[in-house]
Amino acid sequence: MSEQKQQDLEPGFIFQRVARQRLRLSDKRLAPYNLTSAQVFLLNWLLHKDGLTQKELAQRLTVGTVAVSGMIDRLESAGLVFRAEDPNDRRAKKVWLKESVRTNRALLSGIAKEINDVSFMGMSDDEIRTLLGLMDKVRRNLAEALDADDPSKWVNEQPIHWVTPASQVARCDPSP
Amino acid sequence: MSEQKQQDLEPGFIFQRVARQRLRLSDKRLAPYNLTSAQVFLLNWLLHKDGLTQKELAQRLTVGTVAVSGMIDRLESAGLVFRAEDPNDRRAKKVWLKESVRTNRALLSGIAKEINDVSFMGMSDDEIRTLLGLMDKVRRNLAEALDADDPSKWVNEQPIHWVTPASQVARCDPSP
DNA sequence: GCAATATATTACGTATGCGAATAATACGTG
DNA sequence: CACGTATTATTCGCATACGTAATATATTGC
Repeated sequence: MSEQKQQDLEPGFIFQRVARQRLRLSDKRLAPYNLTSAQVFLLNWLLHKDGLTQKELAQRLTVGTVAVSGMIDRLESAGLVFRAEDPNDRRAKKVWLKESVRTNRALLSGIAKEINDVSFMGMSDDEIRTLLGLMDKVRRNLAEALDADDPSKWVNEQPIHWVTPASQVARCDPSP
Repeated sequence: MSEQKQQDLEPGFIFQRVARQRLRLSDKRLAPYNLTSAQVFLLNWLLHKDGLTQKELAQRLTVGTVAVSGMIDRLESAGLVFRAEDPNDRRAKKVWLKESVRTNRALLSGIAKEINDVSFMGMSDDEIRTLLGLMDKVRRNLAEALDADDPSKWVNEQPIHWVTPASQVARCDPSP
């Protein structure tokens, strides 16, 4: 009887709301720097591995090449990245970070940390670990399901580890 | 040492990816019915409580009234809802479901169930309960943080319980 | 060399969301 | 009761994100 309460949780509602409110917070914090969350996601991948082609970026972001093209346009105008021809494939263009992004990396990671701190407030390290583990299982389930639906394979790789959740200290910096 | 792995999970990445891929799956399933996920979220609230004003819908969806106006426009053109003046407040308009939505409720809830089944594949009921409980904690944390930032209060209420996660049977239907 | 493929881009459309301004109505306070 | 303020919805303009289709260019397989 008292167990019923837990079942009132509606997965779709909760997942969407969490993601949305995190985006809201991010966008609010990023606005002074004229950045959007979507742009930071992309920069994030480049910090992980610079010089990806737009196609590779599209796979990692799980969006189409057209969307990436537009995003790169905006980031390039903002002076945050630049395109350069791929020497091995003259169809492709590789996208590189400009130095300013790397310089301000701590700023981005600080915002990410703030949002994680807010998200996980009042939760133990164990709970956070459990939550992220289960969420990652869900992520992999969905990736698999969409793989089956959609032949254009996503990249099943994880981006840079911006922020160590809560007080877990190990700063595992992939140092791109 | 072997514990390190768990820490590679990047919260922002996982939360966004899960929400996004669920939307992707939903939109794919809803496309034949000319519906989008965002529209179903709105219909969902109306199934929970019909005749909300647009302002009330905006609070529940945590979007602005302008966005709701547009969504209602589209839903009204599609013949799924209609506006009626609020007898108590002639500024306001209440939004009501047309019968067709209620008739096809099972269809919507079936799609939701499918997506939840995919999401939670291979997970025990306990794990699902734990996950949703922790995610709801995160949701409440974020709601609180955004409340502080933003004076336009969101509604801290949950929508209809579309689908019982996994094999948890108790069908707690709010019966709107 | 030529057909099929792959990469990026352009043009165009849709959905969503925001801010500012406007119109109509309600409310509260003197 | 009247007048200023607040609220509800709408319209307009703008930006982002994402998609399809068509195109240009380059690569690869045969």
